[in-house]
Amino acid sequence: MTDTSNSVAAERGSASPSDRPYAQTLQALRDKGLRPTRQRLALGRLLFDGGDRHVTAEALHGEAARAGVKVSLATVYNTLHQFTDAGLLRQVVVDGGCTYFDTNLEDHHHFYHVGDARLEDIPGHGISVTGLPDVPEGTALERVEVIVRVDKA
Amino acid sequence: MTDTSNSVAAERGSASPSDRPYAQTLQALRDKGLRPTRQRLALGRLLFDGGDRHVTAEALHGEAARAGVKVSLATVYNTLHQFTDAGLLRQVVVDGGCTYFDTNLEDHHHFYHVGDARLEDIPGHGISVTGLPDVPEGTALERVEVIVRVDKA
DNA sequence: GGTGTTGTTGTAACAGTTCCAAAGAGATGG
DNA sequence: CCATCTCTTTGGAACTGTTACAACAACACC
Repeated sequence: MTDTSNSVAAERGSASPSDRPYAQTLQALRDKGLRPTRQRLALGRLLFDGGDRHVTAEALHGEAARAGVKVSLATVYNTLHQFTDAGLLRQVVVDGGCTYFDTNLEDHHHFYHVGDARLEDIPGHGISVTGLPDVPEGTALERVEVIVRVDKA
Repeated sequence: MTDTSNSVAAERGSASPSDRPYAQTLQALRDKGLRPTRQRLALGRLLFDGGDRHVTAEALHGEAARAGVKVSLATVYNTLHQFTDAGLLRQVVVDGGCTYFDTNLEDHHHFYHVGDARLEDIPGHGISVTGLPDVPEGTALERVEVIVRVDKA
C-alpha cells in the first residue's frame, strides 16, 4: 500500500479534490452540534474521499489504522452512527452478522455479492418497482430497498 | 409410517387439521434423508401449521416451549437450517441481529415493520422490478429481494 | 437385542456491537 | 494562562444472536 501518511491537520488548506466533501462533513457536523474532532474528520475523509463506498465498522477501523490514524473501534462505531443520524451515511442491511454503511445517499439499490459479502451500487436510476400495494394500515413508508443477490457464476 | 401414533401430536391433544402439512414435512424430510424425529416434526408442525409465517430461532424456541415441546435452542437452529437446506424454508435478512425464516416459498417480497421488527408478506404477485442492469461480470443472479420498510405512522 | 449411525443437548466459544466509567481535548470565562 | 465545563474518546467488560463441540440418547438394521 502507498504511504498515504496524511494527517487531517495537513489536509487543511490544500485544495485537493477531497475538499468539498470534507468541508461538507465539517458543515454537517456543525449543524448537528458535533465537534469536528480529529477522529471524526479523519473518518469522514476516509469515507467521503473518492467516490461512493460501502464500509463496515471493522473495515473502516482497519483502514484508519493502516492510514496512520489512531481511532478506537468504539469511536468508529460512534462516528458511523452519528454520521448516519446526521444524514451523511445510510445503513444497509444485507447480511446478518455485520452492518454496512453507504456513503451514497441518493435513491439507489444494491448488488450483494454473497460469496465475498460485498456490496455494490446498482448503477443508473432506471430502476422502479411496480405493483406495490399500499403500506399496511397505520404505517408509513420509510424506504423501498431492492437487493439483487449475486454470486460467483 | 403413515401412522403418527406416538409423537408430539399426542402431547398437544387437540386433533387439529394439521395433518396435511405435517405429512408434507414428513415427506420432505424423507426425501432429504433426514430422520423424522420428534423435534423436527414438532417444529415442522409449528412452522407449517396454519399459513405463512416468519420466525426467528428464539421465537420458535419459545413457542415450542410454550406448546409443551422440549427442544433445545441448538436443535431449533439446526432444524431451521436443515429445513432451509431441504427447501422447506427461506431465509430473509432485513435486520442485523437476527435471522428470519419464512415458510412462504413462493416468489414474493416483504414489508418490514421497523418498529416492532416484524416481517409481513407483500400480497399478490403483481410486483416487478424494471430497469435492472445485467449482473456484474462473472456473477450469476441468485435472487432479487424487495423490502419495503414501514413504520408506525 | 447388539451395534453403528444420526440426532439432540447443554455449554463453551465466537463475532459484532453496545455500554460504561474514566481519562483527554477543546472551548470559555476569569 | 489557569480553572473549569462539556463533549469525545477509549479500552475493556458486557451483551446478543449464533455456531461449535463433545457427550449422551434414539433409532435403523442386521
